[in-house]
Amino acid sequence: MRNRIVMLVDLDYFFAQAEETRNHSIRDKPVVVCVYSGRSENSGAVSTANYVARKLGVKSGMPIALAKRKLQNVDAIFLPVDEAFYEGISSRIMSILRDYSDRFEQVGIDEAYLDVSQRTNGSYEEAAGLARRIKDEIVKQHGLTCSVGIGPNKPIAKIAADIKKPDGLTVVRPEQTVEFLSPLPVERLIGVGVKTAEKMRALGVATIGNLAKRDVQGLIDVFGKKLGLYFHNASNGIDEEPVQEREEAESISRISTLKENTRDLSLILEKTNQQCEEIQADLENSGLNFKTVTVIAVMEDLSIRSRSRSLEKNTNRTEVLKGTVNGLFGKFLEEFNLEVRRVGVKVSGLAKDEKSQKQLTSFIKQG
DNA sequence: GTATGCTTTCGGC
DNA sequence: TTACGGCCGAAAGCATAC
Repeated sequence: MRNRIVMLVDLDYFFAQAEETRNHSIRDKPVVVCVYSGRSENSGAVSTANYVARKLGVKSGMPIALAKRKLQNVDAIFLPVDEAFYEGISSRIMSILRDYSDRFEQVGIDEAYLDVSQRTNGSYEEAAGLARRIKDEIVKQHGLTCSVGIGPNKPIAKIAADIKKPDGLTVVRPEQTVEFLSPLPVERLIGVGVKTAEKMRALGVATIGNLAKRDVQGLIDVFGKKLGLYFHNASNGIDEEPVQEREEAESISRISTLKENTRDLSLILEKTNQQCEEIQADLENSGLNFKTVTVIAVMEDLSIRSRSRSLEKNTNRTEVLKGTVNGLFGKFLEEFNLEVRRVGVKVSGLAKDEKSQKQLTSFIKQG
């Protein structure tokens, strides 16, 4: 088979840029999009900031009060997140991207992989041209810039897109993959987290190039067959994971901040019951049921704890969800002595209602 | 022994 | 000087199954 060409399109500082498109007058100012928790005026965190704000030290996840401090002497714009607005822009851009691809895979609200092997006849030259047309069209239609990475597979396309931001376009041809990957730290590889990176560092492996030189068997001995093989291949620029539409979400969750820190179970359940009902509505809309229930608590010291329970079989019953959450949180409070700041509920092990019905029916018939 | 699944934590955006 | 979201999938680490 000829060259596979994968493109990763990443919308730049998406929420803040979306805000810029509906109010051009803020473009040259620091723009900070925030999640306000409602506790006090500035309680909450920064979701995204534009590059003007980033240059002044504002980062995603930072407390709003700290961002304000960093921007106290400048004319900065602080805005609350407007997810419905961003979702609308995202879905229109995603359908543009889908039209430009042979195969398409959206990742999150602002990123997508495009397999463009066929329509470019395996030509990186053509792929780069296609990327420019895509960038032009997104600017024309929606006034947004994006950063694009092009490579022979998903990991390389993703890493390439990170090389130049914002408004970047980075092409890594198959014959360049080794020199491209070699100097990069292992953490850039998808699947290498802090712990794995530490393990690798202990083996004297700091860069992807170091990793590529290790023998496969040694990696398999340390990381197991699956991961060992993956590290060996990916570090050598090889990855066969196809670009394909994602299935249904794997989990649905809600988390929110309490008015005050508490250890009062009934106050907690008041909040989690609301969350259960919202999750229930989502489940009904998508015809899904769940296997596992998780409760999440962010303590007063901001440490995060969770407890989960898998049910014997999938269900979509609200009473089961609320009851399980109740039980988990009751036990949880016995285990920890800190006050709780934020609470959340998550369901996972999702399955289609109809499908499980059919399976159940045929199982009963067989029996 | 490896694969798989479950629970908990981590980290990106 | 402190300050602190919401949601997701990935990773880690262990238990159990095969």
